[in-house]
Amino acid sequence: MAALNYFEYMRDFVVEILKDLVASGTLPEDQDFKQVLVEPTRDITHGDLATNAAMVLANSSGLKPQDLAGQIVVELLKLDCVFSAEVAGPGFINIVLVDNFWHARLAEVLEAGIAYGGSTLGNNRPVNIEYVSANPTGPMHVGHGRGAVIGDVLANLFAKIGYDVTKEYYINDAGAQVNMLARSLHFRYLEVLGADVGGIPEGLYPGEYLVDVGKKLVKRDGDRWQNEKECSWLKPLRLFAIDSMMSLIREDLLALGVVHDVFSSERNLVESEGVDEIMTILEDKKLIYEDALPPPKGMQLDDWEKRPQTLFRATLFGDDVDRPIKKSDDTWTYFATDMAYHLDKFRRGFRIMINIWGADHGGYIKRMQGAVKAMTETAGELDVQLCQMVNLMDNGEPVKMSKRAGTFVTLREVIDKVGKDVVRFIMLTRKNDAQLDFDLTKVLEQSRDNPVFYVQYSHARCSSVMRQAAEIFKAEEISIEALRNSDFGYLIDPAELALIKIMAAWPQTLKGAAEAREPHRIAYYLHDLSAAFHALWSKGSKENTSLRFLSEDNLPLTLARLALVKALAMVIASGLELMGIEPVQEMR
RNA sequence: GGCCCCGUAGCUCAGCUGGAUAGAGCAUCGGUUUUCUAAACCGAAUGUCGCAGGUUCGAGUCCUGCCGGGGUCACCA
Repeated sequence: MAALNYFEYMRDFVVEILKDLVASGTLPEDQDFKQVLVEPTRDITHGDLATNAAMVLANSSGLKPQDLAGQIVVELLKLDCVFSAEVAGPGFINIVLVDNFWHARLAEVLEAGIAYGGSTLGNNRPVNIEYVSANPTGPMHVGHGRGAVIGDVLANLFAKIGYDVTKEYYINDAGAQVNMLARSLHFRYLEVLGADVGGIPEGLYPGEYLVDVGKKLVKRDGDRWQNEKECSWLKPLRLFAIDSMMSLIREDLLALGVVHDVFSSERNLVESEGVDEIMTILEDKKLIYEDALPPPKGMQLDDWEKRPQTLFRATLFGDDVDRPIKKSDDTWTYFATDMAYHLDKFRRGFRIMINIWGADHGGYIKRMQGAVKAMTETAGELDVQLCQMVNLMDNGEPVKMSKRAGTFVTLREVIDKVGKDVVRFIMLTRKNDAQLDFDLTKVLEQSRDNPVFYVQYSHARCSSVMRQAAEIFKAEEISIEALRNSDFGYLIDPAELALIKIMAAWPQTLKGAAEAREPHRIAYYLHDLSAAFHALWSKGSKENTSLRFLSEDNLPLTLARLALVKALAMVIASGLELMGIEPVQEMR
């Protein structure tokens, strides 16, 4: 059973009331209630919920917003779940719900456990989320890690609200760069065999990581490529290098807890003539022509040459210029193969496609969306989420990185240093289109300003209470089943209810985060939830010892509070699971 | 020069698709521990939401134009 989204629940009541007002002639016919919202109040002193219904509809009814609001309030007060409702400000209606209502939400949490907040909103519709897709030419850097986490958590989000999610990685294993990789490997290979190659030439990949690959190649093939011409070794070395890089990347992703469902190969597409087919389709639609592009306006390009190219009419779909799909050597551009790739996704049944790209690819969004529109007759929707740079810091100082100087810090090194869970959490502490500072020292600090610690600490405190409870009660007395049947009527302190209210907002938090494609909201939600719990904890520990979770002289009360603590642990665990993070039982 | 992103407290950032008196953390000042983890909590102080217009009952949020920072701009992927 899906948990109650109480905003929608209350909105239904409000709309019912409005319909009655239409029926009674207070409101004119043909009302559009789309703009009527039931939202959380920004200020808790205003109540639990607020609706703008009166303000939205006052104009058409000829009533003053406050007067219309007054009539709605009368009806709202008849509802069992409404404790109070009053007109405020320009015509808002502030609503406070009865404690009972919140207690019922607590029961829902305990019933659903870690699955709480999940739903079937997605109706099992297929969603394809493509992320990471790092070029197989070397190890991943920290920026790739950010895209990996954002994509992964977004995938979890969509799965949680009932979509059929496919997590996909596109391997750029065609084109010039993988030939460069093969040549770079050949140098390393010769080195391993004892030749003095005098360093890796400019333009090739100088990274040390290819030395190991060279060794493995010697182990497999001996010296058979040593004196061969490039045309004979290029293809086998390219394959060997790509395979090696991809297994390296997959190992690193696994270390980050990221596992893709599908790996698609660009080379496969090209070789299976999927790209040629695109040409046919687009030519039929008269979207392909030959011409030379004008140079970009206002830019100094001394070496600009007029060059006739095969172009796609991207401007018809909102792009700024038409885009080339063939290079002068007659091979496909990246754009052309990417079009074929997205048509392939569409044909596999995906109407919703989400790509996570680095911000440096921002200029490709319009043309790719245009291409998808053109190929799918607008039936396919491509959404691209850009993620900004990660600035690696150490104790407040930027970490200087240079590939050439060998001071390049890889994603794997960061994971090994601070742990996968910390990396995953920190990557979600900013919205994805803002730059992110990742401080290797600060993320391990145990203090309030480290959100990873702060959230984990609240979960650990829950565990601590349950451990203490096990000293007082028999196991079956504090089973989840038993806690569910405890008397929630004991939970009446504002701090306790505040905690339940935040828990009850989990379902709509999930929905909102998925729809806005903003996984960072999960991290912020967990932080807020933890803050409410730490506050309650401290309130009980000194201000008012009667608020302590465990009081041996009132066991029914204690059971109700244990139910609250247990439920909280479940919601935190639910959120952390979504983020791919293991909740801790104690801090050390 | 074109396009995209960003500009919110001294610093780092939220702001839930247009709601009420714009919020957290850090830093500053003051307080809380015989008792479930003080690795925490409570309180005080902090604003021209880059600037100027516009849209409307209502704008940090939407539209236009500027200013500042970053990214990107044909035969790389």
